Amino acid sequence: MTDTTQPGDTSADTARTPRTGKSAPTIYDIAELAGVNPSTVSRALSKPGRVSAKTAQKIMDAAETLNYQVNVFARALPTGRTQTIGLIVSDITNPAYFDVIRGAESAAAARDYTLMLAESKESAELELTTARRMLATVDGLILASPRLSDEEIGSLSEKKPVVVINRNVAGVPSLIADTEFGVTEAVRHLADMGHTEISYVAGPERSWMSQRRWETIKARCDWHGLSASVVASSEPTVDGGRHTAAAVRAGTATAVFCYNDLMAIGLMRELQAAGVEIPSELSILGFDNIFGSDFTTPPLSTIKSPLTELGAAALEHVLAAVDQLATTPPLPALPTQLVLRGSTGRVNAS
Amino acid sequence: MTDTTQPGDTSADTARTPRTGKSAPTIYDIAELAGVNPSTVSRALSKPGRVSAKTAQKIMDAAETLNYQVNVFARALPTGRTQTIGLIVSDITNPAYFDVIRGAESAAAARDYTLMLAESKESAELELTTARRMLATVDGLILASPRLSDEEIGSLSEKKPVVVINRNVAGVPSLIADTEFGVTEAVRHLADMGHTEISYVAGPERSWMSQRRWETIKARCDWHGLSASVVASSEPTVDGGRHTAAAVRAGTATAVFCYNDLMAIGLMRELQAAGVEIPSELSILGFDNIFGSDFTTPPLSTIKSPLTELGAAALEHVLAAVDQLATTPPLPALPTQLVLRGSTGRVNAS
DNA sequence: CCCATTTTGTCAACCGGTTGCCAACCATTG
DNA sequence: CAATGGTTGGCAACCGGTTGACAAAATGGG
Repeated sequence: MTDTTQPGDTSADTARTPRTGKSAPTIYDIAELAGVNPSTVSRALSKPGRVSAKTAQKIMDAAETLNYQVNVFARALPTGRTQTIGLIVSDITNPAYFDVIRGAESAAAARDYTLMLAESKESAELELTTARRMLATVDGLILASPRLSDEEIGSLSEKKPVVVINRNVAGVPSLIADTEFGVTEAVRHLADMGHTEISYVAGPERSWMSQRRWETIKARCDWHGLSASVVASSEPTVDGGRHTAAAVRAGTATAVFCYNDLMAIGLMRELQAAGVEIPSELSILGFDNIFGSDFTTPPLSTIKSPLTELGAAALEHVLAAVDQLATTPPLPALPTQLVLRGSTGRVNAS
Repeated sequence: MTDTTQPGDTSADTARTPRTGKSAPTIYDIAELAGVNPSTVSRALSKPGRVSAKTAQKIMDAAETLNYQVNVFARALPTGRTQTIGLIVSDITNPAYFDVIRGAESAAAARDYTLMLAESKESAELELTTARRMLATVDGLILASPRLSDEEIGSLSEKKPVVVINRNVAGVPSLIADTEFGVTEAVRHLADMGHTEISYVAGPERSWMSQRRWETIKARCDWHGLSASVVASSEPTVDGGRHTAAAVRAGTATAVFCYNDLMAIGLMRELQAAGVEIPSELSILGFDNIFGSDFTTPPLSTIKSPLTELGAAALEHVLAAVDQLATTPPLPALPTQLVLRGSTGRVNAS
């Protein structure tokens, strides 16, 4: 029922057609039908203006009637171009990447490119392998929050255009959400609410962005005269956030920034399970404003990143590099923004 | 402060070589180094046993020193094989697909295949275009909860192996989580809790699974002597769930199944915002047990699907078909399971 | 030691496009 | 009417693998 091939069929030898009986039409079929040379067909299809309007029309019609579709492999062989851009994220299940993916995907679709998605599962080695493998088949690569070293990223970018999101790598185009803006608002808000001791639950050691967020928080706290400390974590997930609960309770901070919303949610739930009242006993802030960050009780206050724009801008940038345009599109300003919900509040008198 | 790339960097112009100076090594280079014919290299690399052990070794060594990597396009051109499997989901941002993707991805990686991911954004047309485009470059295709018609799916599966997840299509291998199991438990639970009127907030019209879930619910309700009704919806998302709140309140049911967790969450939050107490006034159940379904207050009761297993099994199936194995792996039993949390409870006396 | 048989390697023809180079062609213009 | 210059189309050589057919080499038996 599932299988329709007859193993002992006599036709097995004769009908040794590797593909389906009728193979896909080629430019040679079109050429024959239109009465021109295959190379003319090739030009008509890929070099606008190189053939006369009426020959082009004849060819288009022929292609239409034959229902022609280019063979991407045949095209890629001499040119090396595949009309595909790769995107590597560190964790597909992290909702923060949703919008990055969506943004890049729509930008790609608009330019008739295909996006190829892969994840590194937070592993530098896997990320490198994946990136290398992808580089062989894509025209350009976008790395979102990579865990690789600067040198590794640099060496990747020597082969094909590479753009990095949420990290600054010298010599490689980098797109970064402006942490400053949202953090400034957030720290001011906390100061207004009477908080004097703040802490930051850090992300992965190798995360450039985690470092950056901490530096910005520290700088703003200093400015307001608040004390700021760091709490280390295992992994940037809900569980990772849970595991930091003990360390956070051990500290004296009354407000906590978490590297991302996932960790903030995990931390909040673990603390609540232990009887801690949020926000009256402790204020919690995340980063990113992911899907689900408003599902919690109280809903999470967070610093929102312009993720869709980042994804789209990254794609535009890679394409510009692929097309060797001298004029790379300007890097848009991508400010973060404070989203105040229920997990932050006035510091408790007690 | 937003932008850290140096626009006028000197390295930008100089390194503008289209490909790299030294192009990638080919089997011809290996052949030369090993002192054999290119075709021997080709066979050594892809046809184990066709060349003598010691020639093979020489070739392997040469390949190693040259750091050789096959050119997938050159290989794909004559063979049509790409070592890639496509997976199309209806919505990347639906956490229900996380585990499907993960499952398929690991299964693919284990067999040295690459997974190519795409989404149809709940659109049948887009799904068809995407599927057609993908079919040209992958060895097989997995469709997760497709919106296409049976005929369209059938015609796709004529060209390359196709496996469908969460839908039953005649003539095409289909993998379905066994709704029966979880629904049976859930309805019994509701009956025990004193509910007598149940309703089902349906998913997309074209969703086979939505239909199936409703039929199962209806059957179990009949069996227990409960009344069951359907509420239509716009889209299977959080917002879609919100929009059904009015219709749900207008009805007399005391317990509501939603097509998926996303809708259940949306419905619950909208009702809560309107002052309805969950679960004392209304019990709500979702399907899938997605990421975040336990973030809500109360946490969502839901019927969990074995999504990782579905993804992995689907991939194994496609590969078996690709390799033309007579023995397709057996379809594993994939039962759903009731996950009781806080959104269901005893029916209110009032 | 020679011939039959199996193993191993080589040749050459593909797969389906792209592209540099050149010749034929066209419409102008002197 | 011929010379001119710009288009347009054709030829053929790639891109880097795979594979059927065949020859050479190795093996074994008599």
